[in-house]
Amino acid sequence: MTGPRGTGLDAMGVRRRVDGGTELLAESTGWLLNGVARAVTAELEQALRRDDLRWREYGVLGTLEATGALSQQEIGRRLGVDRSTMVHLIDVLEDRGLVARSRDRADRRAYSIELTAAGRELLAEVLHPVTAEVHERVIGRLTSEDRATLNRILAELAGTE
Amino acid sequence: MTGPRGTGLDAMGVRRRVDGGTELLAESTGWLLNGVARAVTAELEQALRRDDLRWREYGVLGTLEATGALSQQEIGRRLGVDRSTMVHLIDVLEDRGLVARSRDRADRRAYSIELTAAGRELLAEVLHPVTAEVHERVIGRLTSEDRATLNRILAELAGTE
DNA sequence: TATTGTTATACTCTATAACTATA
DNA sequence: TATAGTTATAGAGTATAACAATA
Repeated sequence: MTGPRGTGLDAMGVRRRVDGGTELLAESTGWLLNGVARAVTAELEQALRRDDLRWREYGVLGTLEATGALSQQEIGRRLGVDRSTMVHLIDVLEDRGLVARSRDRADRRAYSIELTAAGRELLAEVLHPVTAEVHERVIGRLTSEDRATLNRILAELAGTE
Repeated sequence: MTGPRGTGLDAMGVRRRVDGGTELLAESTGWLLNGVARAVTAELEQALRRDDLRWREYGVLGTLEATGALSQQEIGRRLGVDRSTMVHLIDVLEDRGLVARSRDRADRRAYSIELTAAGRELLAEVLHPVTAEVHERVIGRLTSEDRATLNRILAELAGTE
């Protein structure tokens, strides 16, 4: 299944019939993107269940690992989650000892949310490996070149949102 | 922002530090995929709001257009939606005259859901153009080669799920 | 006995608005 | 006056389980 490489796609990223009629939603980039993302998320959610963790919670931990301490609201901003929704999310992670709340010294209204040693360890020992395993299952069938290309293109799209 | 092209990514699609530690969720394929898909879906949902239609409803119409008549359950299977959830979804589209229910002659427990002329017209005149416009906004900044490549890779992943 | 569509129901997720403490 | 976090609450979306008609 190699299909036409770079041909048959118009400027919109939607394949059109030669007769000028309608094209297939199922082949549009957005549709495919959504389907693949949903598949990956579902598998990841399934895999993380072993550690009683949700995809979203993993997102919080991974964000903190990448950026260092952040306020609840800032984490929510990056994840597309409302600050009211963040409260319970952080509660759960704090109860499990994976993150810690401390008052931001510069602005004492805000918390400074940080990874604990346990949180850092869980990421390194369990979560990243599990994610890698899921990635391997889902995108492992691509050539390594395609994997790198996919990653580059997605990063480009995500970066200029 | 060109970054390393095809380098720095291990077999898992996760960038690793030279020191061997795991790295950056934010650069993993699954994370990027999820973020980009969410952005596209949000924009699409926003655009479809003009026609008082949801992304999911567009999915039903687009699926029927691609495949012809299907049972409610079969549509749900393709969309990852439970049959109980399909009931209301089809109700809405039927009320708007975009699809029609008729009993499947071969199996009279099932409905045969079909696009109406109005449904077909809405797809061609409004929905597909609107989708194309959103695609253009979101992935329009990619080179046409990258767009085609992205589409090909996603189709490959979606096809072998 | 199994399956399609249906309904009632319960559960999850989320945001809105009002509150508090800080700024 | 504005903002971070909190709380209560209400809405959307979803699945589960039981039921009718049909297989």
